[in-house]
Amino acid sequence: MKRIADSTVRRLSAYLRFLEDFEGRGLTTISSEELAKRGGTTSAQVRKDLSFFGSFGKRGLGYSVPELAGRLREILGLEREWKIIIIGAGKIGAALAHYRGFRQRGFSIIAAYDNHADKIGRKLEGIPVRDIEQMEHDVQRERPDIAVLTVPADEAQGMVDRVVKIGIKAILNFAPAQLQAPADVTVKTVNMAMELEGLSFALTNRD
Amino acid sequence: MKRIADSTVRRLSAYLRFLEDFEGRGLTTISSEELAKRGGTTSAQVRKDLSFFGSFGKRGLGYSVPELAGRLREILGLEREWKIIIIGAGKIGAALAHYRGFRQRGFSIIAAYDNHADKIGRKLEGIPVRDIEQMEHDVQRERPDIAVLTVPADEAQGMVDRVVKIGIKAILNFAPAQLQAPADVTVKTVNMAMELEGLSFALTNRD
DNA sequence: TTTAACTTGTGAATGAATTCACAAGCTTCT
DNA sequence: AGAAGCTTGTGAATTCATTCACAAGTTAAA
Repeated sequence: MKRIADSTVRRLSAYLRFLEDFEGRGLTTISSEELAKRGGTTSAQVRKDLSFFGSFGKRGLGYSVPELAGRLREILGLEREWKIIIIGAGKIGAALAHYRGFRQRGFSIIAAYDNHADKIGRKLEGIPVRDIEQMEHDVQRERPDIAVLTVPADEAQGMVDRVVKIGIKAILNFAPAQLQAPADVTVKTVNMAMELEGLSFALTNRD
Repeated sequence: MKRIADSTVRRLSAYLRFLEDFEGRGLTTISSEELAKRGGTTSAQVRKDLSFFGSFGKRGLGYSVPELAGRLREILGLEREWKIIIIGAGKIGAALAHYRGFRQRGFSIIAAYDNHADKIGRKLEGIPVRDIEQMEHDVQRERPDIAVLTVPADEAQGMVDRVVKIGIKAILNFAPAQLQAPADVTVKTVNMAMELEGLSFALTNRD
């Protein structure tokens, strides 16, 4: 398959959200133009994005809302459940555990891991917090798909190495660090300091 | 000034982090090649990024670490303090209030706002939680620069409208919603569901 | 002083993403 | 059945971002 740009995938994800909204309101068809308006893009962009995966619309009419939503879920791999482990049961880990959007979309948090004795054995929003040393063992049985890293920056690379070793192929990283991983492992980093600095830049360099 | 791509600003931000690390270790010069290796990019990219703002290096030698760090801070607008208000004192708001990286970089959280009586009047990591209805009044006096939105998706647009009205020009949004704002207001959205769906896509569409 | 070894800064070339523009298909109305 | 009105899907054109490649500047050593 042709390589799909990251920006395209993000838009598909946004389109799906709008479609679900439309679906909830009982609408049955939608045009690329309407979808574009909601997503802050252009109708040509919407059609081009979808064209990488097939032709889902009807000329003159638009797209069937439930059908297109289904196709997008299929494309994005949301028809199955993905198992997540959270590594680092600090404040961010807790906020994520609490975030209800995950389960809604088929992401199921099965456990959190930490290395602080005072956290191990407790629960985080109903999710068990376990000893990080136990992780390699648990993985045999539970086979998580995605690791979410909420550890300090200086521990992040070490944790990446550990989760890569046990076969995890997708990592969502919240540590402000540039991480190295093999090509077959996808790493996405969310860096709040970087976002804020982007705002600082925008505020500073206005015309 | 020529329009600078978002991707460029993000890299500048990353370079600065590495430079501060180098600075801490007492190194005085660095080449574009070394900077590139740390940032997962190429030396040509580093030089091109910097060239938008001037020529800061010495041929044959590289860049002075403290000088380049200073220049980047200047470019990114980090030489001054930016005042932040957090809107929504829930779990994400709490995690952000707790995050120490902000203050280190000159971002100072002055207050959080919420509409739940049981939160108003308390403190979040030392930051006062105030009634959202008080926001318009407080802003007169405190002049915050950046609003961080951690409210539910269906309240996000309304809050954007409110903070835009009181003159805030930069918004960091954590709600999974596409927001509309005037052109002179910069909005950055951090959407965890979208990131996870990107991972789901990657796991699903591997060769 | 000359040479060798580096490294920057930047036009030119390439590659990637977005936008344009229109033929082709579907629906509805007359 | 024909015409009018929409909207898709997609090559071509354009715009934007990255990479190449090299002249020019600097340092260090002989």
